[in-house]
Amino acid sequence: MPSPIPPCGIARSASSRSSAAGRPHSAPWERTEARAFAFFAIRKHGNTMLDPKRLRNDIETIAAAVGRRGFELDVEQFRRLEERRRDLQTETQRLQHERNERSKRIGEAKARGEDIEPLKSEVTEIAGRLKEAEAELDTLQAEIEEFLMGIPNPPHDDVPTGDDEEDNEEVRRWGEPPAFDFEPRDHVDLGARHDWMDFEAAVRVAGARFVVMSGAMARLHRALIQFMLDIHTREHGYREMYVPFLVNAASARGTGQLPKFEEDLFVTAGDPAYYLIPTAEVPVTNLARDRIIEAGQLPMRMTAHTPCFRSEAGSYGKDTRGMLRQHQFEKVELVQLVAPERSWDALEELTGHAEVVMQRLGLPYRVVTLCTGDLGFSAAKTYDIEVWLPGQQRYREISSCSNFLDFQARRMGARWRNPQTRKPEYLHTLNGSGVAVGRALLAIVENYQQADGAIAIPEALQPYMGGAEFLEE
RNA sequence: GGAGAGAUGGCCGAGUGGUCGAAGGCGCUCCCCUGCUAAGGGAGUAAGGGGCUGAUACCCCCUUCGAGGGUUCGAAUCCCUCUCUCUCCGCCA
Repeated sequence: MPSPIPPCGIARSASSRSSAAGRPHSAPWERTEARAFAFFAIRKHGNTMLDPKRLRNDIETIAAAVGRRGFELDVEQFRRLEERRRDLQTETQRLQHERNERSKRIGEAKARGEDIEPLKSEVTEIAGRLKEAEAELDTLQAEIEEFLMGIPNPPHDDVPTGDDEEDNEEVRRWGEPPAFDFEPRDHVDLGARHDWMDFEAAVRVAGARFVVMSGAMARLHRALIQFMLDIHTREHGYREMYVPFLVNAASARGTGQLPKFEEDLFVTAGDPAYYLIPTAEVPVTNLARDRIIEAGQLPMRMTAHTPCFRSEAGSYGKDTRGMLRQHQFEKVELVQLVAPERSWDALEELTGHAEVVMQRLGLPYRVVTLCTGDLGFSAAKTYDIEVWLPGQQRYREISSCSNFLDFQARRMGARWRNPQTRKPEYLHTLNGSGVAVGRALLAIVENYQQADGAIAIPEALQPYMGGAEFLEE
Protein backbone atom coordinates (compact mmCIF):
# COMPACT_ATOMS: atom_id res chain seq x y z
CA MET A 1 0.00 0.00 0.00
CA PRO A 2 1.52 3.28 -1.04
CA SER A 3 2.24 5.64 1.78
CA PRO A 4 0.78 9.10 1.36
CA ILE A 5 4.23 10.36 2.05
CA PRO A 6 6.16 10.86 -1.12
CA PRO A 7 9.58 9.35 -1.55
CA CYS A 8 12.21 11.85 -0.67
CA GLY A 9 13.91 13.29 2.39
CA ILE A 10 16.23 15.43 4.61
CA ALA A 11 15.89 17.32 7.81
CA ARG A 12 17.34 20.01 9.98
CA SER A 13 16.88 21.94 13.07
CA ALA A 14 17.08 25.47 13.96
CA SER A 15 14.39 24.99 16.48
CA SER A 16 15.72 22.03 18.23
CA ARG A 17 18.66 24.20 18.49
CA SER A 18 17.06 26.21 21.14
CA SER A 19 19.67 24.55 23.13
CA ALA A 20 20.38 22.31 25.98
CA ALA A 21 22.80 24.60 27.61
CA GLY A 22 21.60 28.03 26.67
CA ARG A 23 18.34 28.19 28.47
CA PRO A 24 17.57 27.14 31.97
CA HIS A 25 15.04 24.37 31.66
CA SER A 26 12.19 24.38 34.04
CA ALA A 27 11.75 21.04 35.70
CA PRO A 28 9.25 19.05 33.67
CA TRP A 29 7.02 18.35 36.60
CA GLU A 30 6.54 22.05 37.05
CA ARG A 31 4.52 22.13 33.89
CA THR A 32 1.20 20.53 33.23
CA GLU A 33 2.06 20.15 29.57
CA ALA A 34 5.01 17.99 30.49
CA ARG A 35 2.85 15.81 32.64
CA ALA A 36 0.29 15.45 29.90
CA PHE A 37 2.97 14.45 27.48
CA ALA A 38 4.41 11.96 29.88
CA PHE A 39 1.17 10.07 29.92
CA PHE A 40 0.84 10.49 26.22
CA ALA A 41 4.22 8.92 25.70
CA ILE A 42 3.48 5.97 27.89
CA ARG A 43 0.16 5.18 26.35
CA LYS A 44 0.97 5.95 22.81
CA HIS A 45 4.45 4.69 22.28
CA GLY A 46 5.54 3.29 25.57
CA ASN A 47 8.83 5.06 25.45
CA THR A 48 10.52 8.36 25.61
CA MET A 49 13.13 10.14 23.67
CA LEU A 50 15.83 7.73 24.67
CA ASP A 51 15.55 4.00 24.41
CA PRO A 52 14.49 2.89 27.91
CA LYS A 53 16.16 -0.47 27.47
CA ARG A 54 19.42 1.19 26.65
CA LEU A 55 19.04 3.34 29.72
CA ARG A 56 18.50 0.34 31.92
CA ASN A 57 21.36 -1.63 30.50
CA ASP A 58 23.90 1.04 29.82
CA ILE A 59 23.08 4.07 31.85
CA GLU A 60 26.71 4.78 32.73
CA THR A 61 27.65 5.33 29.11
CA ILE A 62 24.67 7.58 28.54
CA ALA A 63 25.37 9.50 31.70
CA ALA A 64 28.92 10.11 30.54
CA ALA A 65 27.77 11.22 27.09
CA VAL A 66 25.14 13.68 28.25
CA GLY A 67 27.56 14.74 30.96
CA ARG A 68 29.64 16.22 28.16
CA ARG A 69 26.82 18.65 27.51
CA GLY A 70 26.77 19.64 31.13
CA PHE A 71 23.73 17.53 31.91
CA GLU A 72 23.94 15.67 35.15
CA LEU A 73 22.09 12.40 34.94
CA ASP A 74 21.13 11.11 38.37
CA VAL A 75 21.95 7.46 37.92
CA GLU A 76 21.05 6.47 41.46
CA GLN A 77 17.69 8.16 41.25
CA PHE A 78 16.96 6.35 38.03
CA ARG A 79 17.88 2.99 39.51
CA ARG A 80 15.67 3.60 42.52
CA LEU A 81 12.72 4.49 40.32
CA GLU A 82 13.30 1.54 38.04
CA GLU A 83 13.48 -0.95 40.84
CA ARG A 84 10.22 0.25 42.29
CA ARG A 85 8.63 0.28 38.88
CA ARG A 86 9.57 -3.29 38.22
CA ASP A 87 8.12 -4.55 41.49
CA LEU A 88 4.95 -2.58 41.09
CA GLN A 89 4.44 -3.55 37.52
CA THR A 90 4.96 -7.24 38.21
CA GLU A 91 2.47 -7.10 41.03
CA THR A 92 -0.05 -5.18 38.97
CA GLN A 93 0.17 -7.59 36.12
CA ARG A 94 -0.17 -10.53 38.47
CA LEU A 95 -3.43 -9.08 39.79
CA GLN A 96 -4.68 -8.38 36.30
CA HIS A 97 -3.98 -11.95 35.33
CA GLU A 98 -5.81 -13.17 38.39
CA ARG A 99 -8.84 -11.05 37.64
CA ASN A 100 -8.96 -12.12 33.99
CA GLU A 101 -8.75 -15.79 34.85
CA ARG A 102 -11.45 -15.70 37.47
CA SER A 103 -13.79 -13.62 35.38
CA LYS A 104 -13.47 -16.16 32.67
CA ARG A 105 -14.38 -18.88 35.14
CA ILE A 106 -17.49 -16.98 36.15
CA GLY A 107 -18.60 -17.02 32.56
CA GLU A 108 -18.07 -20.74 32.37
CA ALA A 109 -19.83 -21.40 35.68
CA LYS A 110 -22.76 -19.29 34.59
CA ALA A 111 -23.03 -21.27 31.38
CA ARG A 112 -23.27 -24.40 33.47
CA GLY A 113 -25.96 -22.80 35.60
CA GLU A 114 -23.92 -22.78 38.82
CA ASP A 115 -24.06 -20.23 41.60
CA ILE A 116 -21.63 -17.47 40.75
CA GLU A 117 -22.13 -15.14 43.68
CA PRO A 118 -19.16 -16.35 45.77
CA LEU A 119 -16.89 -16.11 42.74
CA LYS A 120 -18.08 -12.60 42.06
CA SER A 121 -17.24 -11.28 45.49
CA GLU A 122 -13.81 -12.83 45.16
CA VAL A 123 -13.06 -10.93 41.98
CA THR A 124 -14.48 -7.76 43.43
CA GLU A 125 -11.92 -8.00 46.17
CA ILE A 126 -9.10 -8.50 43.67
CA ALA A 127 -10.33 -5.62 41.54
CA GLY A 128 -10.13 -3.36 44.55
CA ARG A 129 -6.50 -4.20 45.20
CA LEU A 130 -5.77 -3.93 41.51
CA LYS A 131 -7.15 -0.44 41.33
CA GLU A 132 -4.78 0.74 44.02
CA ALA A 133 -1.80 -0.93 42.40
CA GLU A 134 -2.63 0.56 39.02
CA ALA A 135 -2.97 4.04 40.41
CA GLU A 136 0.35 3.77 42.15
CA LEU A 137 2.02 2.43 39.03
CA ASP A 138 0.58 5.24 36.92
CA THR A 139 2.01 7.81 39.27
CA LEU A 140 5.38 6.16 39.29
CA GLN A 141 5.55 5.78 35.54
CA ALA A 142 4.67 9.40 35.08
CA GLU A 143 7.51 10.24 37.42
CA ILE A 144 9.90 8.12 35.42
CA GLU A 145 8.74 9.67 32.17
CA GLU A 146 9.34 13.13 33.53
CA PHE A 147 12.78 12.07 34.52
CA LEU A 148 13.55 10.63 31.10
CA MET A 149 11.97 13.43 29.11
CA GLY A 150 14.48 15.87 30.47
CA ILE A 151 17.47 13.94 29.17
CA PRO A 152 18.96 15.38 26.00
CA ASN A 153 20.18 13.30 23.10
CA PRO A 154 23.67 11.99 23.87
CA PRO A 155 26.08 13.73 21.52
CA HIS A 156 27.97 11.73 18.92
CA ASP A 157 31.58 10.94 19.77
CA ASP A 158 32.74 13.38 17.09
CA VAL A 159 31.11 16.31 18.82
CA PRO A 160 33.67 18.46 20.60
CA THR A 161 33.11 19.15 24.26
CA GLY A 162 32.55 22.83 25.01
CA ASP A 163 30.47 25.47 26.73
CA ASP A 164 29.27 27.76 23.96
CA GLU A 165 29.83 28.78 20.37
CA GLU A 166 33.40 29.75 21.19
CA ASP A 167 34.16 26.04 21.37
CA ASN A 168 32.59 25.06 18.07
CA GLU A 169 35.01 23.38 15.76
CA GLU A 170 35.66 24.72 12.29
CA VAL A 171 35.52 21.95 9.72
CA ARG A 172 36.20 23.84 6.47
CA ARG A 173 36.00 27.20 4.76
CA TRP A 174 34.87 28.10 1.31
CA GLY A 175 35.47 31.37 -0.50
CA GLU A 176 37.28 34.51 0.54
CA PRO A 177 35.67 37.40 2.36
CA PRO A 178 35.47 40.20 -0.21
CA ALA A 179 38.11 42.93 -0.01
CA PHE A 180 36.51 46.35 -0.37
CA ASP A 181 38.44 49.50 -1.21
CA PHE A 182 35.85 51.40 0.74
CA GLU A 183 34.21 51.08 4.12
CA PRO A 184 31.56 48.35 3.69
CA ARG A 185 28.12 49.13 5.03
CA ASP A 186 25.68 46.75 6.60
CA HIS A 187 22.37 45.72 5.06
CA VAL A 188 20.38 48.21 7.10
CA ASP A 189 22.21 51.16 5.54
CA LEU A 190 22.30 49.57 2.13
CA GLY A 191 18.62 48.60 2.34
CA ALA A 192 17.57 52.16 3.08
CA ARG A 193 18.10 53.03 -0.59
CA HIS A 194 14.82 53.05 -2.47
CA ASP A 195 13.12 51.90 0.73
CA TRP A 196 14.27 48.42 -0.13
CA MET A 197 14.15 47.51 3.52
CA ASP A 198 11.92 49.57 5.80
CA PHE A 199 12.17 48.66 9.44
CA GLU A 200 10.18 51.65 10.66
CA ALA A 201 7.25 50.75 8.47
CA ALA A 202 7.40 47.26 9.90
CA VAL A 203 7.23 48.65 13.43
CA ARG A 204 4.07 50.58 12.55
CA VAL A 205 2.46 47.61 10.91
CA ALA A 206 3.55 44.93 13.37
CA GLY A 207 6.35 45.78 15.80
CA ALA A 208 10.00 45.18 16.39
CA ARG A 209 11.78 42.30 14.68
CA PHE A 210 9.86 42.56 11.43
CA VAL A 211 10.78 44.05 8.08
CA VAL A 212 8.97 45.44 5.07
CA MET A 213 10.76 44.94 1.78
CA SER A 214 9.84 46.53 -1.49
CA GLY A 215 10.67 46.61 -5.16
CA ALA A 216 13.76 44.80 -6.34
CA MET A 217 14.60 43.68 -2.81
CA ALA A 218 11.27 41.93 -2.41
CA ARG A 219 11.79 40.33 -5.76
CA LEU A 220 15.28 39.21 -4.83
CA HIS A 221 13.81 37.56 -1.77
CA ARG A 222 11.32 35.69 -3.92
CA ALA A 223 14.00 34.78 -6.45
CA LEU A 224 16.14 33.21 -3.76
CA ILE A 225 13.32 30.89 -2.79
CA GLN A 226 12.77 29.67 -6.34
CA PHE A 227 16.49 29.33 -6.85
CA MET A 228 16.99 27.16 -3.80
CA LEU A 229 13.97 24.97 -4.40
CA ASP A 230 15.06 24.37 -7.96
CA ILE A 231 18.49 23.20 -6.87
CA HIS A 232 17.19 20.80 -4.28
CA THR A 233 14.40 19.35 -6.37
CA ARG A 234 16.24 19.12 -9.68
CA GLU A 235 19.74 18.29 -8.54
CA HIS A 236 19.53 16.80 -5.07
CA GLY A 237 16.52 14.57 -5.36
CA TYR A 238 14.19 16.24 -2.89
CA ARG A 239 10.46 16.32 -3.33
CA GLU A 240 8.93 19.74 -2.95
CA MET A 241 6.29 19.95 -0.27
CA TYR A 242 3.68 22.53 0.60
CA VAL A 243 2.66 22.16 4.23
CA PRO A 244 0.57 23.85 6.94
CA PHE A 245 2.19 26.79 8.69
CA LEU A 246 0.11 26.19 11.80
CA VAL A 247 0.35 22.84 13.51
CA ASN A 248 -1.35 21.04 16.36
CA ALA A 249 0.21 20.29 19.73
CA ALA A 250 0.98 16.69 18.84
CA SER A 251 3.22 17.82 16.00
CA ALA A 252 4.94 20.39 18.17
CA ARG A 253 5.65 17.60 20.61
CA GLY A 254 6.84 15.25 17.93
CA THR A 255 9.77 17.38 16.91
CA GLY A 256 10.48 18.54 20.44
CA GLN A 257 9.18 22.11 20.55
CA LEU A 258 6.81 21.03 23.29
CA PRO A 259 6.82 20.76 26.16
CA LYS A 260 10.18 22.31 26.90
CA PHE A 261 10.33 25.19 24.47
CA GLU A 262 6.80 26.44 24.39
CA GLU A 263 7.87 30.01 25.13
CA ASP A 264 9.68 30.10 21.78
CA LEU A 265 6.48 29.57 19.86
CA PHE A 266 3.59 31.77 18.81
CA VAL A 267 0.27 30.21 19.69
CA THR A 268 -3.23 30.99 18.45
CA ALA A 269 -5.88 31.94 20.96
CA GLY A 270 -8.59 29.42 20.02
CA ASP A 271 -9.25 26.01 21.43
CA PRO A 272 -7.64 23.82 20.37
CA ALA A 273 -4.60 26.00 19.98
CA TYR A 274 -2.50 26.04 16.85
CA TYR A 275 1.20 26.67 16.92
CA LEU A 276 2.88 28.83 14.29
CA ILE A 277 5.74 26.81 12.94
CA PRO A 278 9.23 27.96 13.97
CA THR A 279 10.64 25.91 11.09
CA ALA A 280 9.36 23.68 8.32
CA GLU A 281 10.97 20.84 10.21
CA VAL A 282 7.83 20.64 12.32
CA PRO A 283 5.18 20.00 9.67
CA VAL A 284 7.49 18.10 7.33
CA THR A 285 9.09 15.70 9.79
CA ASN A 286 5.72 15.08 11.41
CA LEU A 287 4.44 13.69 8.13
CA ALA A 288 5.98 10.48 9.42
CA ARG A 289 4.35 10.66 12.85
CA ASP A 290 2.51 7.48 13.84
CA ARG A 291 3.34 5.88 10.53
CA ILE A 292 5.21 2.86 9.35
CA ILE A 293 7.09 3.52 6.15
CA GLU A 294 8.07 0.71 3.82
CA ALA A 295 11.80 0.26 3.38
CA GLY A 296 11.55 0.90 -0.35
CA GLN A 297 10.39 4.44 0.30
CA LEU A 298 13.50 5.38 2.21
CA PRO A 299 15.37 7.59 2.12
CA MET A 300 12.58 10.12 2.02
CA ARG A 301 13.92 13.49 0.97
CA MET A 302 11.63 16.46 1.28
CA THR A 303 12.12 20.16 0.82
CA ALA A 304 9.71 22.91 1.67
CA HIS A 305 9.66 26.67 1.58
CA THR A 306 7.81 28.10 4.54
CA PRO A 307 7.69 31.16 6.69
CA CYS A 308 8.99 30.59 10.20
CA PHE A 309 7.72 32.32 13.33
CA ARG A 310 9.70 32.63 16.51
CA SER A 311 8.98 34.56 19.63
CA GLU A 312 12.69 35.02 20.29
CA ALA A 313 11.92 35.11 23.96
CA GLY A 314 15.15 35.32 25.82
CA SER A 315 17.05 37.08 23.05
CA TYR A 316 16.17 40.60 24.07
CA GLY A 317 18.83 42.99 22.96
CA LYS A 318 20.50 40.41 20.73
CA ASP A 319 20.82 41.23 17.05
CA THR A 320 18.25 43.97 17.29
CA ARG A 321 19.59 45.83 14.27
CA GLY A 322 18.45 44.74 10.85
CA MET A 323 16.85 41.53 9.73
CA LEU A 324 19.24 38.98 11.17
CA ARG A 325 16.85 37.90 13.90
CA GLN A 326 13.18 38.36 13.13
CA HIS A 327 9.87 37.08 14.45
CA GLN A 328 9.02 36.12 10.88
CA PHE A 329 11.41 34.87 8.25
CA GLU A 330 11.48 32.38 5.43
CA LYS A 331 13.46 29.30 4.96
CA VAL A 332 13.90 26.53 2.45
CA GLU A 333 14.17 23.44 4.55
CA LEU A 334 15.64 20.04 3.81
CA VAL A 335 14.29 17.02 5.66
CA GLN A 336 15.41 13.42 5.36
CA LEU A 337 13.90 10.28 6.84
CA VAL A 338 16.37 7.47 6.52
CA ALA A 339 17.15 3.93 7.62
CA PRO A 340 19.29 4.04 10.77
CA GLU A 341 22.50 2.81 9.19
CA ARG A 342 22.34 5.62 6.64
CA SER A 343 21.93 8.63 8.85
CA TRP A 344 25.55 9.65 9.32
CA ASP A 345 26.21 9.57 5.61
CA ALA A 346 22.97 11.44 5.10
CA LEU A 347 24.11 14.21 7.43
CA GLU A 348 27.22 14.80 5.33
CA GLU A 349 25.17 14.76 2.14
CA LEU A 350 22.54 17.08 3.47
CA THR A 351 25.10 19.57 4.68
CA GLY A 352 26.68 19.40 1.25
CA HIS A 353 23.33 20.16 -0.37
CA ALA A 354 23.04 23.33 1.66
CA GLU A 355 26.63 24.25 0.80
CA VAL A 356 25.86 24.04 -2.90
CA VAL A 357 23.44 26.91 -2.45
CA MET A 358 26.12 29.00 -0.81
CA GLN A 359 28.63 28.21 -3.52
CA ARG A 360 26.28 29.02 -6.37
CA LEU A 361 25.53 32.33 -4.72
CA GLY A 362 29.23 32.96 -4.27
CA LEU A 363 28.86 33.60 -0.57
CA PRO A 364 31.95 32.93 1.56
CA TYR A 365 31.16 30.57 4.39
CA ARG A 366 32.58 28.13 6.85
CA VAL A 367 31.20 24.95 8.33
CA VAL A 368 31.48 24.32 12.05
CA THR A 369 30.63 21.36 14.22
CA LEU A 370 28.62 22.56 17.16
CA CYS A 371 30.21 21.74 20.47
CA THR A 372 28.25 19.96 23.18
CA GLY A 373 27.30 23.22 24.84
CA ASP A 374 25.82 24.71 21.66
CA LEU A 375 24.14 21.55 20.48
CA GLY A 376 20.35 21.48 20.40
CA PHE A 377 18.46 19.32 22.87
CA SER A 378 17.38 16.66 20.37
CA ALA A 379 20.37 16.64 18.05
CA ALA A 380 23.20 14.11 18.23
CA LYS A 381 25.38 16.20 15.96
CA THR A 382 24.95 19.48 14.14
CA TYR A 383 26.89 21.30 11.47
CA ASP A 384 26.27 25.00 11.22
CA ILE A 385 27.02 26.80 8.00
CA GLU A 386 28.07 30.34 8.73
CA VAL A 387 28.11 33.04 6.08
CA TRP A 388 30.54 35.92 6.06
CA LEU A 389 28.84 39.23 6.82
CA PRO A 390 30.99 42.25 5.88
CA GLY A 391 28.73 44.51 7.95
CA GLN A 392 29.73 42.59 11.07
CA GLN A 393 33.11 41.37 9.91
CA ARG A 394 32.28 37.90 11.08
CA TYR A 395 30.62 34.62 10.18
CA ARG A 396 26.99 34.17 11.15
CA GLU A 397 24.75 31.12 11.06
CA ILE A 398 22.77 30.68 7.85
CA SER A 399 22.04 26.98 8.08
CA SER A 400 21.98 24.32 10.75
CA CYS A 401 22.11 20.67 9.71
CA SER A 402 21.43 17.98 12.28
CA ASN A 403 21.15 14.27 12.73
CA PHE A 404 18.66 13.37 15.45
CA LEU A 405 19.13 9.63 15.13
CA ASP A 406 15.95 8.03 16.47
CA PHE A 407 15.38 10.73 19.10
CA GLN A 408 12.57 12.54 17.28
CA ALA A 409 11.26 9.39 15.61
CA ARG A 410 10.86 7.74 18.97
CA ARG A 411 8.73 10.46 20.44
CA MET A 412 6.59 10.81 17.35
CA GLY A 413 6.28 7.14 16.52
CA ALA A 414 7.91 7.41 13.10
CA ARG A 415 8.92 3.95 12.00
CA TRP A 416 9.96 1.95 9.00
CA ARG A 417 9.68 -1.75 8.32
CA ASN A 418 13.10 -3.31 8.48
CA PRO A 419 13.24 -5.93 5.71
CA GLN A 420 15.70 -7.97 7.77
CA THR A 421 13.48 -8.33 10.80
CA ARG A 422 10.11 -7.61 9.13
CA LYS A 423 9.45 -5.53 12.21
CA PRO A 424 8.67 -1.84 12.48
CA GLU A 425 11.65 0.04 13.87
CA TYR A 426 12.28 3.68 14.52
CA LEU A 427 13.77 5.47 11.58
CA HIS A 428 16.27 8.31 11.76
CA THR A 429 15.44 11.93 11.07
CA LEU A 430 17.65 14.74 9.85
CA ASN A 431 17.08 18.24 8.75
CA GLY A 432 18.89 21.37 7.72
CA SER A 433 18.18 24.76 6.30
CA GLY A 434 18.94 24.92 2.65
CA VAL A 435 19.25 27.81 3.44
CA ALA A 436 17.66 30.60 5.50
CA VAL A 437 16.26 33.01 2.93
CA GLY A 438 16.37 36.25 4.90
CA ARG A 439 19.93 35.70 5.97
CA ALA A 440 20.97 34.74 2.45
CA LEU A 441 19.39 37.96 1.27
CA LEU A 442 21.25 40.18 3.68
CA ALA A 443 24.46 38.26 3.01
CA ILE A 444 24.10 39.02 -0.68
CA VAL A 445 23.37 42.65 0.00
CA GLU A 446 26.45 43.03 2.14
CA ASN A 447 28.84 40.88 0.12
CA TYR A 448 27.78 42.24 -3.27
CA GLN A 449 27.67 45.91 -2.34
CA GLN A 450 29.40 48.49 -4.52
CA ALA A 451 31.14 51.70 -3.51
CA ASP A 452 28.11 53.73 -4.61
CA GLY A 453 25.67 51.61 -2.60
CA ALA A 454 24.47 49.59 -5.56
CA ILE A 455 23.94 45.84 -5.09
CA ALA A 456 25.17 43.37 -7.67
CA ILE A 457 23.17 40.21 -8.26
CA PRO A 458 25.01 36.89 -8.09
CA GLU A 459 25.25 35.39 -11.53
CA ALA A 460 23.34 32.26 -10.65
CA LEU A 461 20.44 34.38 -9.47
CA GLN A 462 20.25 36.67 -12.49
CA PRO A 463 17.95 34.37 -14.50
CA TYR A 464 15.52 34.62 -11.60
CA MET A 465 15.74 38.43 -11.71
CA GLY A 466 14.88 38.94 -15.34
CA GLY A 467 18.55 38.93 -16.28
CA ALA A 468 19.37 42.04 -14.27
CA GLU A 469 22.93 42.39 -12.98
CA PHE A 470 22.13 44.92 -10.28
CA LEU A 471 19.16 45.55 -8.04
CA GLU A 472 17.18 48.31 -9.70
CA GLU A 473 14.56 50.73 -8.44
C1' G B 1 -23.41 27.80 12.47
C1' G B 2 -27.64 23.64 11.87
C1' A B 3 -28.66 18.19 10.89
C1' G B 4 -26.88 13.34 10.39
C1' A B 5 -23.14 9.21 10.00
C1' G B 6 -18.71 7.31 11.52
C1' A B 7 -13.58 6.28 14.12
C1' U B 8 -11.49 -1.52 14.68
C1' G B 9 -4.79 -4.56 12.84
C1' G B 10 0.19 -2.22 7.22
C1' C B 11 -4.70 -1.28 4.35
C1' C B 12 -10.11 -2.44 3.59
C1' G B 13 -13.88 -4.34 6.51
C1' A B 14 -17.07 -7.75 10.11
C1' G B 15 -18.20 -7.78 15.04
C1' U B 16 -24.10 -4.90 20.41
C1' G B 17 -21.65 -8.13 27.32
C1' G B 18 -17.74 -13.68 28.34
C1' U B 19 -14.71 -18.84 24.65
C1' C B 20 -12.61 -11.71 20.44
C1' G B 21 -6.42 -9.71 19.79
C1' A B 22 -10.61 -9.60 17.17
C1' A B 23 -14.30 -13.16 10.87
C1' G B 24 -13.28 -12.15 5.84
C1' G B 25 -10.50 -9.65 2.07
C1' C B 26 -6.05 -7.03 0.37
C1' G B 27 -0.97 -6.60 1.04
C1' C B 28 3.41 -8.98 2.80
C1' U B 29 6.69 -13.57 4.04
C1' C B 30 7.77 -18.75 3.23
C1' C B 31 6.54 -23.31 0.60
C1' C B 32 4.14 -26.08 -3.53
C1' C B 33 2.44 -26.17 -8.56
C1' U B 34 2.93 -24.13 -13.36
C1' G B 35 8.79 -24.79 -18.97
C1' C B 36 9.43 -17.52 -18.37
C1' U B 37 4.94 -13.94 -17.45
C1' A B 38 -0.12 -14.39 -15.72
C1' A B 39 -3.05 -17.58 -12.85
C1' G B 40 -3.51 -21.37 -8.81
C1' G B 41 -2.77 -24.22 -3.88
C1' G B 42 -0.90 -24.34 1.37
C1' A B 43 1.07 -22.07 5.83
C1' G B 44 2.28 -17.75 8.41
C1' U B 45 1.66 -12.43 9.40
C1' A B 46 -0.70 -6.38 14.90
C1' A B 47 1.87 -3.22 18.13
C1' G B 48 3.81 -1.75 22.79
C1' G B 49 5.40 -3.24 27.56
C1' G B 50 6.96 -6.59 31.62
C1' G B 51 9.14 -11.23 33.46
C1' C B 52 12.76 -15.03 32.32
C1' U B 53 17.53 -15.23 29.52
C1' G B 54 24.09 -14.53 27.56
C1' A B 55 20.27 -13.16 23.98
C1' U B 56 16.92 -7.84 20.16
C1' A B 57 16.07 -16.60 20.42
C1' C B 58 12.18 -19.42 22.94
C1' C B 59 8.51 -19.35 26.78
C1' C B 60 5.00 -16.92 30.26
C1' C B 61 2.20 -12.57 31.31
C1' C B 62 0.02 -7.57 30.79
C1' U B 63 -1.91 -3.60 27.85
C1' U B 64 -4.09 -1.65 23.37
C1' C B 65 -10.48 -1.81 18.89
C1' G B 66 -10.02 7.45 18.21
C1' A B 67 -8.95 9.76 23.63
C1' G B 68 -10.52 10.07 28.70
C1' G B 69 -13.91 8.60 32.46
C1' G B 70 -18.00 5.32 34.20
C1' U B 71 -21.32 0.75 34.75
C1' U B 72 -20.09 -4.64 35.37
C1' C B 73 -17.38 -10.44 38.22
C1' G B 74 -16.17 -9.44 32.94
C1' A B 75 -16.51 -4.01 27.81
C1' A B 76 -14.46 -3.44 20.78
C1' U B 77 -19.57 -4.16 22.37
C1' C B 78 -23.61 -0.41 27.47
C1' C B 79 -23.39 5.00 29.61
C1' C B 80 -20.95 10.06 29.87
C1' U B 81 -17.34 13.70 28.09
C1' C B 82 -13.89 15.14 24.46
C1' U B 83 -11.27 15.00 19.70
C1' C B 84 -11.25 14.00 14.71
C1' U B 85 -13.35 12.47 9.87
C1' C B 86 -17.31 12.20 6.29
C1' U B 87 -22.30 13.70 4.17
C1' C B 88 -26.26 17.38 3.66
C1' C B 89 -27.89 22.58 4.57
C1' G B 90 -26.36 27.54 5.52
C1' C B 91 -22.30 30.98 5.27
C1' C B 92 -17.80 32.70 3.17
C1' A B 93 -14.25 32.28 -0.91
